[in-house]
Amino acid sequence: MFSLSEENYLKAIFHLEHTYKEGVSTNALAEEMETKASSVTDMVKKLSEKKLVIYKKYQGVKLSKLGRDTAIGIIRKHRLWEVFLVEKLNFNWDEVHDVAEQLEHIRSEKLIKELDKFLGFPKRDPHGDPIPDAGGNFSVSNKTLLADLSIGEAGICVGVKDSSAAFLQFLDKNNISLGKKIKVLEKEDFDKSMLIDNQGSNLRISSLISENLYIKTS
Amino acid sequence: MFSLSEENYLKAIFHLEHTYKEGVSTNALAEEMETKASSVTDMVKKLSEKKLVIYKKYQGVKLSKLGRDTAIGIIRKHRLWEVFLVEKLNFNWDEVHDVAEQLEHIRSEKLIKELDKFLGFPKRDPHGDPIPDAGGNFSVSNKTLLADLSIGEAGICVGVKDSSAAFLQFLDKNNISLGKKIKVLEKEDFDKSMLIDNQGSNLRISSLISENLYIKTS
DNA sequence: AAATAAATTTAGACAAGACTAAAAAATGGA
DNA sequence: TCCATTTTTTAGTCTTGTCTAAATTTATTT
Repeated sequence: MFSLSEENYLKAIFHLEHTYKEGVSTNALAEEMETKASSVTDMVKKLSEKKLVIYKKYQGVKLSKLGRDTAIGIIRKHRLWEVFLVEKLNFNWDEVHDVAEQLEHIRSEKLIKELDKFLGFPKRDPHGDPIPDAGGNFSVSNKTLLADLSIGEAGICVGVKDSSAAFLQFLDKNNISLGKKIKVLEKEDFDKSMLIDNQGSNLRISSLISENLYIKTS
Repeated sequence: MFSLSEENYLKAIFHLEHTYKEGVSTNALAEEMETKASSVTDMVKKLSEKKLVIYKKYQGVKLSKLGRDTAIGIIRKHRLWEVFLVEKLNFNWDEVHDVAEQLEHIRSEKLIKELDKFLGFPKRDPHGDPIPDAGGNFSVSNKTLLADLSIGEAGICVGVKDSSAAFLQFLDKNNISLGKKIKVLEKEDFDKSMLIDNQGSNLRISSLISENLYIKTS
């Protein structure tokens, strides 16, 4: 249907639309894709001709219905494969990204339908991100950043914003993982660090950590 | 490491080397790759520069050690994925080829090592073809074509030579599958057809069938 | 409202991998 | 052996996706 490159651009635009709601800028997309702005312009023109994006010169780019549906399909595949790698093939959550990045482009309706069934129709990937269902619907959940909790508040760790291997390994090292309960003991105004209770042990974490960890408080 | 195209050429050369032991001709490779002879010449030059094949103009092409090892690695991945699709994802043996053709190019040592383990280190794919182990060794087995059996001989069906969907579906329709016992009842010299006993029921098959079904007689 | 700076697009080039048409080498029959 | 046919290679072109450098548009500053 669409080329590997086109699919990767659609996915990148989808992710950037959360930040750039008025339209994703060429430079932002270039940075995300690790390429040059001129290359982005070329590709965006092509995506526009294929009705995958809405594009007007100098105005940034937005996904069309078709583009969004395609992007969601790729994200669905990516996240299902991540579950497979962790649940079935003993991958750690910091090892799955690059492989899933390849697997997400495999074209087969039946494959993804059966994989979903094989995995028991999972709702979230190993990083806590929601997996769109076959119709493209995400399960939404009320999650907040750990950084936004007040002193004394507690909640369950449900996801990560940054899913880089470095961050995930840091979490592993400090025994923080999805499903665990965290309570805010102190907050330091000066550097935004906080002291938390994680499974009974106290841990001081920087704002870089608290701003990348999602908590469900309800 | 190598491009998708390069990997596909290596695989094609590997398969053709069984027939063209003195060197795979440009035209044979073009037909296998469904491309033009001139494109083959271009690619073969590139593979030669990368030390993947031995090539002398007008002399055909052979795999080098590196080329053969690479090809075997791809075949290993292809066949392991086929087992996965059939054993875990409810694919029929006539549905796996195109998907495995895509999956075989996924790059990840860990993925294939863990997949192999997950599947219980299978020795054969769903068509009866041997799966090379991590060291690239095939398990060899003494199999003969059904066409070469004499009247009265019997054996176990262990593989197919032609693994096209059409042939596999024909076998399904006639209740022939790997592991089943077949006995030759009659052979017709004129058209090389034969009458066989398959699981108690008699079946007349053309030479096109008997020459594409492998039997173990030992 | 200029003038400068930043962002974006255009123009032209390149590599990979394919194609067509034409040239060159190998093969096989008389 | 020589000619005709087949096979293979070469030459030149095309598409995709990228790049650099230059031009253009938008944004910012004074």
